[in-house]
Amino acid sequence: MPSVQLMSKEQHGLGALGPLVGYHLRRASGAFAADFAAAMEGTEMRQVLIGILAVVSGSAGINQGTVGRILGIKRANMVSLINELVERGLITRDVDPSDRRAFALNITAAGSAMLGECLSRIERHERNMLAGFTQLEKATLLDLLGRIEGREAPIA
Amino acid sequence: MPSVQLMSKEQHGLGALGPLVGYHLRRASGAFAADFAAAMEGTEMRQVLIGILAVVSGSAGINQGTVGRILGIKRANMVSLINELVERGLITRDVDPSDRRAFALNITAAGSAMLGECLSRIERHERNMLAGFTQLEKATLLDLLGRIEGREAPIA
DNA sequence: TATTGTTATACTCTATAACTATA
DNA sequence: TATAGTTATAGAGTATAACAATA
Repeated sequence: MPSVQLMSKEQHGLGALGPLVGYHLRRASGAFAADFAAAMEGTEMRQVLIGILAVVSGSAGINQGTVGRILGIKRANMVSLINELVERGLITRDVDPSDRRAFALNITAAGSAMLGECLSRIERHERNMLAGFTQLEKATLLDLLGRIEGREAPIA
Repeated sequence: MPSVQLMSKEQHGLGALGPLVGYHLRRASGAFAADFAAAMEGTEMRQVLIGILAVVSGSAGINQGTVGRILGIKRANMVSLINELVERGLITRDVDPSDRRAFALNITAAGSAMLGECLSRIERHERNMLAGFTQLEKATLLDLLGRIEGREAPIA
């Protein structure tokens, strides 16, 4: 007689998708993204923009390309994102004196305030999405996800 | 002296993003998606198309809208996806005699063959992405992701 | 009146290729 | 020659609103 075992529960109509980690990763990520967007309503901020703001905030004077590499954003796609943040007065972009090809990014006071507001909303959003999770479960999830992220291809 | 404890390890330059589940979910999902796309090279198949094929394969005669609801795809976006699969001869679309507004979908022999080929590639892709994961870890991940998916807003 | 599918449309994210200016 | 940033462009995913046919 089998003891308690882990069953790959066949979900409602998913067929062969049921046991696929990739599929559930996609759906869970989508669910998070939708709730995230709702939580940011009125700020005109999106996931990527907040990501950039957080990285720049943590590393004053960091280069545009470095930010992209950290966040997995391609050089070409960084341009308009940085433009957006500069135009909104949330970061500054100055020629890096030590390498005149590069830009040094810094967060402004308005940017810090915006980041603070967003992080506070994100805190609620994460509590919301992870309701019922123990601290251990959350830490386990972060660990497992971290091990998957490592497989990502390098950014061009 | 503290015993072994779970640290929210500060990753390389991520700043405030480090401890956010949503951020890591996004990155892990992206890593999976990139490897998935590479694994499907030559099949001209994408995640969504395979999802639809898998659902239709598991429920012969299912309606277009029902498939969308199961997979979290909006009605409006289903149209061109179904067109694509019909035009490629992978599924058939016939008026449902019991509800003449609806379409009954069925997988064709070519569709079954394609689905089989894709699932076999996906199996390798998942093994690849989850290398180093124990069965228990994989099952834990599926469980945790499943609990998050539940929070998703209903499809319009 | 509600639902199925459709069309049209728009925004974001992601990707590639070719360019410039510096190194 | 390699790298930082730019421009242009294209594909895919996702969203809303308005419509026709049927229930």
